[in-house]
Amino acid sequence: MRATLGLIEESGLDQVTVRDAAERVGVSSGAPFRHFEDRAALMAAVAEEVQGRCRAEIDAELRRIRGDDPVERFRAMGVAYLRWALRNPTHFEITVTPRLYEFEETVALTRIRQEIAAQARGFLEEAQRRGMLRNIDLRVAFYAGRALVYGLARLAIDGHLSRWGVAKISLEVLDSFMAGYLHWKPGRRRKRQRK
Amino acid sequence: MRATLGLIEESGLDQVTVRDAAERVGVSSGAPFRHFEDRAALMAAVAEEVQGRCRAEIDAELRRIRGDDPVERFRAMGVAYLRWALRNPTHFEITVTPRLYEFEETVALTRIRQEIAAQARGFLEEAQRRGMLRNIDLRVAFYAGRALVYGLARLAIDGHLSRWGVAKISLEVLDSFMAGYLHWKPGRRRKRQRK
DNA sequence: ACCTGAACACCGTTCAAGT
DNA sequence: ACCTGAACACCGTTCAAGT
Repeated sequence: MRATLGLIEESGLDQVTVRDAAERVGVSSGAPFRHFEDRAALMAAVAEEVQGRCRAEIDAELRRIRGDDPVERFRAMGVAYLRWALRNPTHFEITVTPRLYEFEETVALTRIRQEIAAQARGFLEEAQRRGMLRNIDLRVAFYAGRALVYGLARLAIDGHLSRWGVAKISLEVLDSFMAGYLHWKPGRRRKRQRK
Repeated sequence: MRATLGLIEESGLDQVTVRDAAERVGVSSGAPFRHFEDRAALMAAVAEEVQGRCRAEIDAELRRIRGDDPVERFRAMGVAYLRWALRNPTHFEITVTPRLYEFEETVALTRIRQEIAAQARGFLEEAQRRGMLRNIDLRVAFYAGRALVYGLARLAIDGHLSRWGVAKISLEVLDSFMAGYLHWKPGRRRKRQRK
């Protein structure tokens, strides 16, 4: 798995070969199939590992937030997810690309992903309960946010944007969405002076 | 090309094989390479054809609009693009997936795509000139709309949504974005208020 | 318990030879 | 001008045989 992940990072998802991974570990071409049913299973295992890291980065970002503004937390999840995806394009790709393995068969991976989605949605629901959102269909709003972040990551990773400044403008777009669509105003608490 | 496109529609992008396509045309496995430099070139050619159809659907949708509301036109482009992508997932996929061929080398394809983007952006600019938009950074707003539509299509096509009702809710999200983010009101055709 | 290494089916791709 | 069909390199995958 480590070898596979290394190869993916170095050469991209499309170039990686079970044989190469085996060779990197110094083992024969058939050996991996004693540990993984097939190539898809290997990919799924790597994807799960990597999705776990994504989860960890989101958690880290959430931990940095003081106060209890659920919309701020919602935003933080988007920021962390987006940053993670842009910094680790191949990692993002392996977790979301269906051709590599069957989503339905990777229970753990799917669970992590659903937890992340549920958590983000939970923040939005809490915000609504507290009357912090404009009058809005929550299902639609959540979907919009999700599509926006996913689209930003995908546009960059699919190579539809000039490589420079993508991260910066992506975060700008996210904040523009937070302000313009959700009507969220950042509290003064999170302003930290920096020099 | 026709055979390739047929196979893609039937079995998906990942299953299609130059050999299969050749067989379908009743020709030997090496024959296609007399017409296309390699598999990538064949894919690029199919992608170009398909991107042209997308363009045509957008044009058709634009033609149905009366009046001259540029924001309505902007929306129509999004609607047409989204509908096209959701109805022809494999077509969408082949036009946007970088692993299949080099974007840089498919000049015609890239041009169509850029024209579409430029046209959409043009509508937004016109709207801004006419004072139909709230105070907004156009670059960011356009990027947001693009990411949203792309994200909606991608989420569905990558299989991250339950298959049912995807089209409906996607269009809801788009309209929610038009109203909630751009502050666009569908309004009557011959409205002209401007204060 | 784990690996080897030959084998198989399948691909993309090439190319001398055919029509 | 276009195609054939054998060949090559490369894959994923299997499996009898080894340690």
